[in-house]
Amino acid sequence: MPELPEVETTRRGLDMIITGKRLLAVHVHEARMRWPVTPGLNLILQGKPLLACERRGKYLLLRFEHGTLLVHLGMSGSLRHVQAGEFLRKHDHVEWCFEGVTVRLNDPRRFGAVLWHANDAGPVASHPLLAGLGIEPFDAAFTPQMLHAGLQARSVAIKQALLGGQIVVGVGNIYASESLFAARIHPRTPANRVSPARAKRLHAAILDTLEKALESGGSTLRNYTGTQGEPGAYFDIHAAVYDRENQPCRSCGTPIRKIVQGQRATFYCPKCQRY
DNA sequence: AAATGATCCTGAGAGC
DNA sequence: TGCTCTCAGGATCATT
Repeated sequence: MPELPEVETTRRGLDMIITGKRLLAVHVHEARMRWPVTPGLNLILQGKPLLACERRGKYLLLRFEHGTLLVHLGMSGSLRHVQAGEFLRKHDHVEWCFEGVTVRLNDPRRFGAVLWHANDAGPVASHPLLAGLGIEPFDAAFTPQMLHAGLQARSVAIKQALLGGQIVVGVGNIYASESLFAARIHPRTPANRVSPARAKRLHAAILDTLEKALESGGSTLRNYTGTQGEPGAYFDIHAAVYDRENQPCRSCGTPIRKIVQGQRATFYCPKCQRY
């Protein structure tokens, strides 16, 4: 499931190969995604150069002179570049043909999205899907103090507060568990009962977890420039707790526990992580 | 207003 | 071998 590091890696790969290039055609093979893919994309975008490839949360923002294309990978989506004339694979839903480079969105579960936002509709930051997002974790304005303040305003479990994305974006289900383990905070701790000192630890843990994942994305990044092009939706994550139920904690050996919070699996070490 | 639950979808894996 | 069943998850939306 693409989390922020995967999306950022994808963004960098795309940026290298298509930014500045002219879009020759867009082919929508399957419009039924999280929302219907914006109709008439080809007419909207044909012949336009891609000005920039940005990211907000897990949304990729492809900037054109007259608007922005929002692309979300959902939980099973991936973008890969293909050789001209390569056969369509199953679940290749949208295809962008740039000068010399073709990029395809493959998304088996179709939880992803491809939506056009014209400049006429206002700044893309005020798009309904982006307006409510929390701060970017790598933004210098994301401080321990800010994290603590955001947590103070909520009574839900810390795990769910992180996952919600209203405080800070990009901490998905895997990294929420991993960050809380690194910060030694029990996932069920009410958010508003996390002390400033622990919020500081959590802040550092979030950055550290995301940065490490981003580093390991290097191998995936290379695939965007190479000829093979096999991005793989998943990083090879050396998880401390995620998906390790009953396996020994890497720190103390205690069996890792799995619980469910808000219909989502959470993994933690009952000894290392405290309320 | 915040918190909770339902929902979209397909592939993987379990169980028979 | 092959069928059926359950589960997974990001994020929005409806409901409490």
